Amino acid sequence: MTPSVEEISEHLLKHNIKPSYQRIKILEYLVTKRNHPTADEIHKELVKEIPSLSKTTIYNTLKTFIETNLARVITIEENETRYDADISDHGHFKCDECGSIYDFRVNIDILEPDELESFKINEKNVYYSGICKKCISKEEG
Amino acid sequence: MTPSVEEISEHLLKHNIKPSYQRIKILEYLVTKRNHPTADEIHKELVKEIPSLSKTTIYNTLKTFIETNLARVITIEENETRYDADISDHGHFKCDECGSIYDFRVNIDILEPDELESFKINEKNVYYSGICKKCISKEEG
DNA sequence: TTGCATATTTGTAATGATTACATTTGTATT
DNA sequence: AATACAAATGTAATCATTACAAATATGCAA
Repeated sequence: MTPSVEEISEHLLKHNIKPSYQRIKILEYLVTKRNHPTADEIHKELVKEIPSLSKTTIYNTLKTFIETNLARVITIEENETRYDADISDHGHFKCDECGSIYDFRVNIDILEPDELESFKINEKNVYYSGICKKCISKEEG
Repeated sequence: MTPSVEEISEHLLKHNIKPSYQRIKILEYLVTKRNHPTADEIHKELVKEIPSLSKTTIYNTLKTFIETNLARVITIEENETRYDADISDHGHFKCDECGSIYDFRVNIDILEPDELESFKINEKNVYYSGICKKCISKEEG
């Protein structure tokens, strides 16, 4: 669950990315936190450890990760691009109350829409929104 | 398929929105074009007919439409909020080649993720991306 | 090791979508 | 017509993202 720096480095190398200090830290953040952060949230956290860390580096690195399929973009909400190092098919739920984003397992392949028969599908995203369990019990309690 | 101004007005009134000239035009655009436009695209088109039309009005009106469930937001791509007057459950496919967005019918309800059992789900979105039929045949031809 | 070429990071400035807000215009009612 | 209220407009501010040039680090050849 919490991979070592060596494992993170190998993960990068497998995708033909040189494991620089910044890249390791950013991927480590994504993989261990699993919190679907924005670029700004990553920066705010990592700049504590790497004071020189620039926001441009965050954006550059994330772009590299997306291109090499190390991470994917979550655009569940307008005005905030979020990132996820979990590449497997899964859905995202955003709570309109507290803003939390939850992962949920879902078998997207059973959908098979007829109208896309001759289309080449590269990516599938399922986004739900509403009120999460925690916020519901808070309102009731 | 192409509703009259009267029908558009009624549609607005049913949702408790006063049918001003601008609102009628913006809703008419969404309903007849069905092209999932950005706020800017709507403005660019309608300003030809209404030279005084302000972008703020576009944003205000779209916000009103969203709040009253006359339209919904499509956030299939980062950096572009798009709008859709079709409220029914359906998926969206974005072609990475030509940028077109296609609607497709899909029975989202069969997914029923266990992990969201105690969650209140208000909205469900299914976004696919890849290469559309047209672009595939273009590449082959 | 030194020097050179290249890749990566950094900082600043620009861009572009969206929002805030104050002003103006339009509409309805008395 | 006078007033009150709603809607539309224009300008300025905000904020995420990108562009770009300069600085730094890395790898490799001599």
